[in-house]
Amino acid sequence: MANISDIAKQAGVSKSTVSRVLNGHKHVSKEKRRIILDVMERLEYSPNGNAINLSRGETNTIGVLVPRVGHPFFHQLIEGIGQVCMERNHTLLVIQTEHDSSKEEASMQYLRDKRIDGLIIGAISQPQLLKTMRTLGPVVACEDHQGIVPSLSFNHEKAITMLLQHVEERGAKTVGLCLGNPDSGVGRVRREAFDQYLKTSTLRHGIQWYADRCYSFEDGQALASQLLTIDLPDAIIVGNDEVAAGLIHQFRKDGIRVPKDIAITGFDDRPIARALGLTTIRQPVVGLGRLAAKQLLDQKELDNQKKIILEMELMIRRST
Amino acid sequence: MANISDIAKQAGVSKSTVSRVLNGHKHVSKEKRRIILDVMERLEYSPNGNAINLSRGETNTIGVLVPRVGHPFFHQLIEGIGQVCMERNHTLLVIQTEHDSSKEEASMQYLRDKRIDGLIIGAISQPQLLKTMRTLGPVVACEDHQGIVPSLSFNHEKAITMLLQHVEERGAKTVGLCLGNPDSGVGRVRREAFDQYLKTSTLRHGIQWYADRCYSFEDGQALASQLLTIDLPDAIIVGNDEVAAGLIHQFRKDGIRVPKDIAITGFDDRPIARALGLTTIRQPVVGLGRLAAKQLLDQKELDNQKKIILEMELMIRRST
DNA sequence: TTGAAAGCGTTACCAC
DNA sequence: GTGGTAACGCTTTCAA
Repeated sequence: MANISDIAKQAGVSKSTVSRVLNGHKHVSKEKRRIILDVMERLEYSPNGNAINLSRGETNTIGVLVPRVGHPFFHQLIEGIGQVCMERNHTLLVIQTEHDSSKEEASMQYLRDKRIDGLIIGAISQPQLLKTMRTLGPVVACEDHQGIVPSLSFNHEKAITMLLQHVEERGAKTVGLCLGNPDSGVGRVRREAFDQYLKTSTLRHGIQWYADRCYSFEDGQALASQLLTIDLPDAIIVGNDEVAAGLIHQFRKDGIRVPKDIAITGFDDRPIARALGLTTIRQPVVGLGRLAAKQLLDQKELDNQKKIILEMELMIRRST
Repeated sequence: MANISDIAKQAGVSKSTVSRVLNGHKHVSKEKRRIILDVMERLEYSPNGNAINLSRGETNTIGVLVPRVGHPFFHQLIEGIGQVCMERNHTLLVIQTEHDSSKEEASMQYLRDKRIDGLIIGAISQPQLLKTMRTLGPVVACEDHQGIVPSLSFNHEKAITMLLQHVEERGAKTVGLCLGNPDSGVGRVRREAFDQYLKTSTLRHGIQWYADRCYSFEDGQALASQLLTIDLPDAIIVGNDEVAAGLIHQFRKDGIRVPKDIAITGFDDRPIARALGLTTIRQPVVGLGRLAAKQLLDQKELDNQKKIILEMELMIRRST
C-alpha cells in the first residue's frame, strides 16, 4: 500500500504539498495538484486513518453505550445517532454492555484511549460512572441524570400522568403497574410519577398489582396468569408494548375481556401495539438520537446542567 | 495526559521496558515492573489507541454493513456479532447504508484506510462491490454470494418449500407471494424457490397475487385492501412477520376469516407473530451473527468458496 | 533483562 | 507556493 511519501516521491514534491491537496488547502499550484492527484489515482492511494487520528488527536468517531442493540428503544436511538453521524462524516461505534456492569466501566476506555471523540449514553446502570466519564471527554445522556452530564430525555412523568388520567376517565377505580428494570433511570422516574399521581387521585393501587423486570411477550403472559390468581385491577399500566401484548394475549385466551374486565396500556407504539389495538405512548426515539448526536457534535463546551425534555404522544386505542 | 515517555522517565526506565509491561512480555524484572505499574497508576496513564493501531498496523476492530439497524434481522445480527467481539476484546463498528448505495461504496473506505481489520456484510445491494472489498481485506457475508466472498446464510429455499408444503397440506389450491426487496440476495432466492416449487406442484400462482417492497405493518394493511378488490388466493406467503400481521389485521377488520378464507404465513418469528398466532419461520439470527464474527476473526486465510448454510424452523400456528 | 533508535503515516509549524 | 522537519505515542528490532 502506497503511503504519502510514495506519492510525494513519484510526484516530485514534498509530503507537505501532498498533505495540502489531501486536505483541500489553498496555495497549491494547479499544476502540482493535478500531478499529485494523478499519482494518487495511479497508485490507488488511500490515507491511513490511524495515522491521521494520531496526528490530529481526534478520530471523528463517537460511541454510543447501550445494554442491547436488540431492544427497540436502543436500535431506534442508534438509528437516529447514525443518521447524524453520516451527515457529518463521523463514524459510530456501538458499545453493548449486555447488562454487564464491568462493560460499562470498560466503555470509558474508548474515551481514555482516544478511540472516540465523545460518548452518548443510551442507558447506564451505574450513574456514578458518569462523573469520571465526563472528565475524560464530551458525554451526553439520553436519560435524565440531574446535572452530572448534559441530558436529553422524554417526559415520562407526563406520559404516566396522561395514561393514568386516561384510564381514570374511562372509569378505572384500581390500577396496576408493570415495569422493566426498576433501577434504571426511566424505571425510577415512572415509578415516582405513578406514586405521585395516586396521591392526588382516588385511583387505588396495591402491591399485589405491581410487577417489574418484565421485558418480553412471555413475561407479559406469565404476569397475566399470575394476576388471574388474585383480583384484577380495573387497569394496568405496562412499561413496554410487547409485555402488554403478552398480557392481552393471555387474558383473551383465558376469557378475560379487554378493556371491559381490565384496561391495558403499553409504551413505545411498536407495530404490535397497532396490531392489537393497544393504547400506548409514542416516543420519537429516532429524533431523540438525532438530537443527542447533534448536541455532542455541535457543542464545543458541553453544559452539564443542560437538560432537554421531549414530549410524547398518547395513542388511544381499544385496549382502554 | 501522560504518555509512554512520561511513564518511562518517571520510572527511570526506557520506553521499551514500559511497552513490555504494557503488553505483558516476560523478561522484565519484578522490581521494575512494580515501579512502572505504580507510576502508571499515579499518573492515571492509559495508552493511546490510535498510536497502537498505527504502530501495529491493525485495529482489533471489525465493521458490519447493514441497511438499517432498526430492522429486526439486522439488529439481531449485530447483537450476535457484538457478543463475539466482546468475548474477544474486539470493537464493533456499525455502518448503516440507509439504502443509499454510495454509502456501500464508502464503507470500503474503512477497510482501505485501516480503521477496521475486517468487514461483515449484513446485506448489500451491489454485490459487484464485494470483489473489490475482498482485495482490501477479510470479508464475510451473511447472504449467499456464490463464491465471491465466504458466506453464511439461511436455507431460504427449504424454508419456502416448507411453507408451501404446509399450506398445500392444509388444502390450499392457490397461493400468493409478498416479498420485501426483490433485488436483495434473500429476495431473489425466495422468489426462485417459490417458482421452483410451483413447477412440481398443483398449487397455482398468478401475477395478481404477487407483491414486493412490503416492509411494514402498514404495507401489509394496504396490500390486504388491494387483494380484496380481486379474488383472494387460498394462502399467501409473506416475507416478514410485521407485513403479515398487517394483512391479518386488515383482513379481520374486513370480515375475512384467517385461515378459513385465506391462510397467511410470515417470516422471522417476531413477538407479533406469537401474539397473532401467525405461522412463520424462525431463524436463529443472533447465532448467525456469532458464527459470522467467529469466521472473520478465526480464519487467517478466508476461503471465498466457503459457504455455511443454517437451517430454520417452521412454527405452525393458527393463521394456517 | 534492558535500552537506543528506527519505524508506523500523517499533520502542522516555520522557513524560504 | 513549497519543502524540511518535528511532532503524535506507540511497537519492534538489534545490540549490549
